Amino acid sequence: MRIATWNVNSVGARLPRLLDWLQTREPDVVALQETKTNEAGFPTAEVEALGYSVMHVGDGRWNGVAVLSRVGLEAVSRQLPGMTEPRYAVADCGGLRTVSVYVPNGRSVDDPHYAYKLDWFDALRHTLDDQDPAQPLVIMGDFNVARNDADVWDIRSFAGSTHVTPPERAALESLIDWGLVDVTARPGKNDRPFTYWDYRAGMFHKDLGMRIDYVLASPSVTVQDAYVDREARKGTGPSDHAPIVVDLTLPS
DNA sequence: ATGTCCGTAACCTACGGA
Repeated sequence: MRIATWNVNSVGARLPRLLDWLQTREPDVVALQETKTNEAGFPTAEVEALGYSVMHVGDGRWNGVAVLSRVGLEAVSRQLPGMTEPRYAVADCGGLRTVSVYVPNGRSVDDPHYAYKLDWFDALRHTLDDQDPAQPLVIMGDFNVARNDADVWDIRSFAGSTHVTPPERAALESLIDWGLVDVTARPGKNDRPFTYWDYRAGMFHKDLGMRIDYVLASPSVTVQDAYVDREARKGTGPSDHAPIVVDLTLPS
């Protein structure tokens, strides 16, 4: 099974590239984030025409997540308990419980949105309280946290910034500590498996990026291969995030 | 290293958010 996660930064603006990418990469299950549209605005017909079932939640503004699957899709949850924003969608896809998450950005450490981000993480962690560790599960998406100093281009540039603070990292770590594996992408042309580069200042071309998107997999998922699809960040009209593509096998 | 891009609301440009 091939799975992928991608923050598309508007599924409307990204539609031609998304459809091309689905056809060339042929993932079985896809988690999308930051669709920036509502139910009516999601390009369901275009995606279904490529053989995918679609689950999407969004209110049309700065959030929205989806799960696409061509190996069956049964919706499990559309809302993270206690949180109203559409940043969480869960579906069972061909034996794999698939969670698409778009963790709040946090904005700045003195902003209420930062506390909201930590609360959101806490709520996400609590969903694992009832989770069977033996069930094949992936939680993937934009976590808006760089797990280690090496996951940003220069940690000195992040003094006082969100995405690298100990509380944020502890929140991400608590998910992993439950028993999930941080699926590591193989090195590409560059050693650092960044998934996000700011649009500004030629950051992508200088490879000044951040690893803030993750695939977290439960132990019964066997990973065959994983890579950051940098090609999707190149050319005309890319998202500011690149997808992570993972080939895996599930227990029979 | 705040230099771009996105959607919105309202217009032919400014703004919030990332």
